[in-house]
Amino acid sequence: MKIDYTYKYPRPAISVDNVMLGYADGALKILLVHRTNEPYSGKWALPGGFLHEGESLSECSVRILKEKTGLENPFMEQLYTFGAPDRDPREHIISVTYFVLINHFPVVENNAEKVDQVAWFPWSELPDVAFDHAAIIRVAIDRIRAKIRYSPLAFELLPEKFTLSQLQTLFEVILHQTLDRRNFRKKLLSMNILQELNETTTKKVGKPAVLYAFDKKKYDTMLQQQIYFEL
Amino acid sequence: MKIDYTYKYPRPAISVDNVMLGYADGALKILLVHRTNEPYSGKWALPGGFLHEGESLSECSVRILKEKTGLENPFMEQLYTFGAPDRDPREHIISVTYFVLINHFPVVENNAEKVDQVAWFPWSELPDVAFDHAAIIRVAIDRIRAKIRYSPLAFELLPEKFTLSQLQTLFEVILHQTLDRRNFRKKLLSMNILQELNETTTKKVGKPAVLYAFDKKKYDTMLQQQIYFEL
DNA sequence: TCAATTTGTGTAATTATTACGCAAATATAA
DNA sequence: TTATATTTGCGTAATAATTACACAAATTGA
Repeated sequence: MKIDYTYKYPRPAISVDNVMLGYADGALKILLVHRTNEPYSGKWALPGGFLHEGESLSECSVRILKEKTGLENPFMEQLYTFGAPDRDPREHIISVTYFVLINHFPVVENNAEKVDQVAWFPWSELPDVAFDHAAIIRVAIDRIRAKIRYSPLAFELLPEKFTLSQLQTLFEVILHQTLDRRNFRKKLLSMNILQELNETTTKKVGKPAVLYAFDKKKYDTMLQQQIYFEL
Repeated sequence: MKIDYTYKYPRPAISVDNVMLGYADGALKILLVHRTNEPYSGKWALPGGFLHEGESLSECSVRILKEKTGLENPFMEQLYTFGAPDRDPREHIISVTYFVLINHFPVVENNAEKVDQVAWFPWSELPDVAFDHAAIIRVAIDRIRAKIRYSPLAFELLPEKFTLSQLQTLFEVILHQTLDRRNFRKKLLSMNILQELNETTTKKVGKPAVLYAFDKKKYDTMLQQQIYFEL
């Protein structure tokens, strides 16, 4: 049995699309889903879907992430809402978008429910994407590039334990500029938001590096004192 | 003749709500509309309305502003999208919100089409407002307070010609802190984004002040050189 | 044990920010 | 017309933040 829903005025559909960003192999990557349905069948697109009844926007985003990638408890923020009437060839669909930062990668592979093929693409080598998703991705990158300077987003992209060099490289990749190592370390350590662990990395080559963790408690204390993160 | 619109799945309605901010008499003010229909009849609310067919979100915002206040060519930016299923007692209505900054005030009075009563309220003395509009207003104020520090929003709130004291007072009101006059002037003038006019104010009392105008051309040049406004 | 690689550290020079007080121009009241 | 109240416009010294820059120590692999 099929029920239809009837309204006095036309209503656009509402979808939620997610820009999932991960950092691996020294590059920022974006997760895309391979479309097998029209429109844009065969193209890659952001993981998204339609809003369900009784669902809030953020609930919808979380559900979609779970369905498409198995990811739970992601760090996410609402990005922007796109509503040009012609952005979807089928009909007017308004897309509320979120960006999602993740720090561990295999999420994608081990999800039983997933049907569509998904893959990570380096942000500098994105394929041709469906709909206005290229514009959405650009807005996401701009937002993250700006925001990583004044809010602790970077730690969401790294594993829990990281070296200062890894942190610096991440900033360099996102900001697209090189930073002085000594000044970077001085600044980050003086902020007093990192917890020094007494562990070091074991690597193939070079002096082992001390591992650090982001200390959210210290960070919140800092915020209360109206001192803000700023690179 | 009445046509109905039918869909396979339920669709929330989509509205656009605007937080209009103006600066007058040394205070930031917000424009509210007095509701005469249910729900929340008798309460004040943000000027908003439903999205029309074929309309983009920003077009909708512009249309509503025109209808409710007569204002044209406003400075506006998308703020956030609110979508909790219970935010409207009637049904699920998603609200895409914009903030609008205006620098000349009588807009409100001389609009023939307007039906509802509208009024400006100082942001510190807002009445009890309908729906989740108090939350929306809070988000708008937080956003403006943050953004005025690193983008030239302030000039949208002042008349075209203004004195440095007026500009300073505006910052003081929004940031809720006092600023040193000499340092403020030094900083703003050193940015080289103001055009000094050879006019002065004529006031009741005190030394006349030189008028300045925001120089958008200089500002854009600055942006291109990757130098950013920052208070 | 030598070479290659990566980490970890200090200081001096430069630039930006802060703190602070007084004279000049005007309107108003005496 | 003179005195008073008010507001503008301006400079400097002290402090804090940012920048530029090089070498020794710890490790791996040859």
